[in-house]
Amino acid sequence: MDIGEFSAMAESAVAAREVIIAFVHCQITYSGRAEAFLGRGDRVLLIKADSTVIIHQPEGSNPINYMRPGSAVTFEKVDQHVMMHVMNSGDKSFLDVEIFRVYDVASRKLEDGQKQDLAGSERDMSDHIRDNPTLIGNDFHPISREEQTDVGFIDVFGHDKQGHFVVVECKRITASLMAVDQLRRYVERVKQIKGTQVVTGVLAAPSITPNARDMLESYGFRYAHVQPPMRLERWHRDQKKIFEY
Amino acid sequence: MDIGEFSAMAESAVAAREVIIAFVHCQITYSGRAEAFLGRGDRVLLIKADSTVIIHQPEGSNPINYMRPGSAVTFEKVDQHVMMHVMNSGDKSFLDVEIFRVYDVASRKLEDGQKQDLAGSERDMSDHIRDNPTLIGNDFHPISREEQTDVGFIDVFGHDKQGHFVVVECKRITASLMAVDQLRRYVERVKQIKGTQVVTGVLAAPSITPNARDMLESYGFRYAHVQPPMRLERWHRDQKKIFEY
DNA sequence: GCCTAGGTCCCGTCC
DNA sequence: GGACGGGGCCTAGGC
Repeated sequence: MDIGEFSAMAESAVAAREVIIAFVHCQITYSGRAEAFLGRGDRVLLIKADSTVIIHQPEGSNPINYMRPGSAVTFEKVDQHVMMHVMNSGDKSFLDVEIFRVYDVASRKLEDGQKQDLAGSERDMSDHIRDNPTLIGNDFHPISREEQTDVGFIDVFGHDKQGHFVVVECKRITASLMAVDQLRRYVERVKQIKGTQVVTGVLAAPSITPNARDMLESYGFRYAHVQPPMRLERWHRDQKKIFEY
Repeated sequence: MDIGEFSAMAESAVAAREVIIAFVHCQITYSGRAEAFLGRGDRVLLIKADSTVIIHQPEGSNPINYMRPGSAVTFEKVDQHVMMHVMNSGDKSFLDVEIFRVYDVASRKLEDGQKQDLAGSERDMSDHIRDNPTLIGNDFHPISREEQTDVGFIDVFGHDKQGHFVVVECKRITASLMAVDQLRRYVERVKQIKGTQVVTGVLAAPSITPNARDMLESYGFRYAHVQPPMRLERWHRDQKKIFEY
């Protein structure tokens, strides 16, 4: 596609809050929360309705460059190529994309009001524990969930038969040193607030790293093996056989 | 575009390791590390050369759905629409994208061997401190950087005039409670390893949250105001005036 | 392979 | 608006 034609088309598409996708040959400079330069290559350019700009290389999950929503996108024709300037006054950053060739491009007004329905988060796990307290222990009695303190929020807070407080930190995946740090921070704060030295710390997760387990036990805390509530039956039912061939 | 045509084209593009971009009207189901459903709407579909699949809604920085590199991508024609199946045997996840309409599509072999050159990371900051130790204190003497321990790695490790050990944790942005947790973990480990109770903890960052500062001081640690090494002069020189209008 | 932590993290939520 | 922590986090680096 002619580079001047692209410039005009992109400019009006941005103004109309259309989404733009393109294959381009370009070179990129970023300055803001860091500084970056990427030499010439073929990439995917995506400009969204809210002026989010995303650039992908041909491989990998993450964009190689991006600008956050609400940026100012302008195009400048220079010789035989187009310079796309993206500026964000909020975080004082800018992205310059020097576009040498446009292989393919499309722009369109996209309509999508849907929100994703997602299950299996850590919040679901703390719900699950509140509703099934024996997962933590036979005498665990939940009092609150997502309890706010000035040092962060406690996933599940409760007490045992003797009335001693219990702090539960949940991780939906393998618990690490950082999870133990969090648990320790909450337990210490509860001790201060409640004026007691007897507070139980429980780390609930499907697994835990060896170092985290050592550290956990050195603080006198306990690990509870808990699976996050997910419905993987469908995978096992529908897909397992496929991979067995 | 005709939906059957799309199916055939996409299938051969995937086989040829081409990159595909498209505007589609679709509905999405995901099952794997979580479970998710997204009703019908217009989205951007991106399939990369390594079979990474990324789907964007018209707004926001992050993809609403994705599958990691190395997935198996297949297309199935069902009535008047196409079902795209993406399966990843590594993490036992799958993504089903039911495509009802294809507004625009392009596929192409993209060539890009470039790697990004990036400055301003936390690693650059610890380099900067090692080379300018007075940023931490007048009598700070660095010994090592990115020192590995069994409880994580210490950004900058050194000693003072009296030979007491100093542990420095760097953050390129506002330091939070988690940064204090890390610092405390490293200081405690150094005390154990070196068999001393006199270890100084320093949190180096451009700013720190009030709660983090309280917690830091309660452990007897110190905050050092350090800017991450970035070259923002260009921003201030080139862009500042524009926003002043 | 696991473990650890950074990220131009982004994002929601609650104060 | 700041603070805090989750994320289907992803990715890099060390062991």
